[in-house]
Amino acid sequence: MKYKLFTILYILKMNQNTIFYGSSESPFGFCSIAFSNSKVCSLIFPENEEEAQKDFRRRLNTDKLEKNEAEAIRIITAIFQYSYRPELDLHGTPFQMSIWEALQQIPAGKTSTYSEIAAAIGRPKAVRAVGTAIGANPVAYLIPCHRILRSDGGMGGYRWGLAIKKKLLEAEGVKM
DNA sequence: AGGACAACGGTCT
DNA sequence: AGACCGTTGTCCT
Repeated sequence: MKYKLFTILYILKMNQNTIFYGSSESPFGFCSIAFSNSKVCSLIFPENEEEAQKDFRRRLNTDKLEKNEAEAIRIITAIFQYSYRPELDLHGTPFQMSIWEALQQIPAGKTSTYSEIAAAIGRPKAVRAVGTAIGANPVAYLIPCHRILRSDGGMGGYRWGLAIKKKLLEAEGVKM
């Protein structure tokens, strides 16, 4: 009986594996990532580490968050210097998942629009909601939400500031 | 070209 | 139920 209880607690603890995080400079500014079992849960461009921690805690809905700066720097460097594509660990509503999926189909250097994405997932009228779902993209850069522009040619928004969006697009040779 | 505005749909509180 | 939004098409000046 006692044994059973401990097994269950152990399994629960293992099931909620801890998420590690850390930050480093990147070609596009200060960058933080959260990862678990070598899968990347989130990549963001916050102001500082404190904002990163808050964002991760809320977004990933966990209190098991531990700093691992060395590994974070290693992953960030690999991503930006050697275009390493880590596996992603994504969680979202079906609507969000389908949109994040669609975003990943857009090759570097190409752009799309909020309404095109809406059409692509079969909800042509959900344009506004597509905007918010794109804004909720947990993995910036790797899931290229920066490649989405307004249909009138405008920049649209960017969760981490338009300056970074612009930088990302310029680096891909997109002209605006 | 650019501003105001209503309609839209998913998500959060 | 209501408010919030990384939008868009339309109707103006």
